[in-house]
Amino acid sequence: MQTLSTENYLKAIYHASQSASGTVATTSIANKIGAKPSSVTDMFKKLSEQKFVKYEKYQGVSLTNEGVKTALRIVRKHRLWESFLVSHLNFNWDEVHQVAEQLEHIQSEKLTNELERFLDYPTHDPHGDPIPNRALFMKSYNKILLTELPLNKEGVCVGVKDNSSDFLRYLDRRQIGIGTPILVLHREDFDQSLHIQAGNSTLMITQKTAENIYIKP
Amino acid sequence: MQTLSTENYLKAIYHASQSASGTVATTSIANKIGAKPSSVTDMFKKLSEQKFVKYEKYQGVSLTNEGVKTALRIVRKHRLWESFLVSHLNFNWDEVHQVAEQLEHIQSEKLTNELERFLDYPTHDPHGDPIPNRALFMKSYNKILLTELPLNKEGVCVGVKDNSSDFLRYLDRRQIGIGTPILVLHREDFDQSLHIQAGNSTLMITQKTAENIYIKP
DNA sequence: AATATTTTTTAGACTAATCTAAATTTTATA
DNA sequence: TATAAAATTTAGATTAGTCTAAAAAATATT
Repeated sequence: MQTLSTENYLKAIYHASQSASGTVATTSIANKIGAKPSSVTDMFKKLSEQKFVKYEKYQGVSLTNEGVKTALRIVRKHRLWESFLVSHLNFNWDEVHQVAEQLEHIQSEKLTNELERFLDYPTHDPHGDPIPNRALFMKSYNKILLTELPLNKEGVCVGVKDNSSDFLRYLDRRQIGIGTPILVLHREDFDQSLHIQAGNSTLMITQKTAENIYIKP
Repeated sequence: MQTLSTENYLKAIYHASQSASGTVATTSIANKIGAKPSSVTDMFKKLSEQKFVKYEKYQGVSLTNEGVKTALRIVRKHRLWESFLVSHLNFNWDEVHQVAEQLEHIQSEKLTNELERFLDYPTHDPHGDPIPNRALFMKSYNKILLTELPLNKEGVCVGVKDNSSDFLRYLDRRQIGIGTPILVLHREDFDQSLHIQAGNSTLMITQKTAENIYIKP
């Protein structure tokens, strides 16, 4: 049985090891969790004793199989709850994260599985992230960043990299969401800004924005 | 802002002060919470500093207005979640308590209010207990114990006093639930057991059972 | 390669919530 | 009403998770 704190660490380590290469550094977790590196070291030792991570002094941690499974169980709950909040409780995609951070710790297999059934086995959450199924398996379609979409090639927005409210509300204002068809009309060499067609409107977006939008070509 | 522990204490004090007379004793809370009386004393002091209870050494506690409000907010969430679990997630009325004990601590006014709307503003939970509305107001219809129902007078089961799984499953087996019409056919003087008509079937129940069933005459 | 910088760990302390054991107060009983 | 029993509180200890400050190791720079 895990505590709230260990669950948060395992989730943070899981996400960090997705983007980076296997092992995860103390400071990177400290930043994510909002704790001091010394606290993180303490927790690494604890998680290591519990066989959730492999830890070597000064070498960072990597999740064991058990650690990955535990993290995925939390990710599964988080994304199912986010889906529920948006589909049935009138939450917007930029409002769900904070509440899902709490709901993901509720312990009840029946609850999770029934919620999944009630939502009709969704495969992706409101931000386009894949939802692990009961066997903790998920497949994310191969997606690219909008920066990589060739000129005049049709694509569809399937997710975002940055999940912050600020970014999501910015996309709302530009009428870009999951499922929006996107076409790159022009790429400005000077600053890498893009002229795109998003749905019915044409607009200009910065490189930074394009780097945070996932596209299925 | 309260911690999980203080919320549990406030809820326990609220429930205890409903049945008893205003002030609540240390031991009674210790039993409910599953803690030692010394721990309860510590918490009483803390809650008193935070103005949630009035506490006098050796004299027990009573909730302040703020304490009642906080407790009712938790009761509201608990009962809304129980309703959701039964109406949409295939939980039985004897399975909901443990999960609702966790869900009741989720902090999000929007979540609570949207859940209430989604459920279409239920007034009672699956055990017949009244759900406080947004203004924390609830009205429980005047109900009596089955032991007090006169012979041959129609009544309807509107709730239970004992919420334990054992009792609720026992009622399931006897096909007694919220809404079941009940008629007392005979009261045995010897042991106060009852012959009743419940729905379409007649059956015998003990005094102890009858003492835990609420009836609207 | 030697030194400076950054990262990580250790050591020791703090807080919230709990416990046990002993002391005190209240309540019940003879 | 004096004494016994029960309830409550105090004192001191424990655990999980955190912190700061200092020490140690790894990495980067000259």
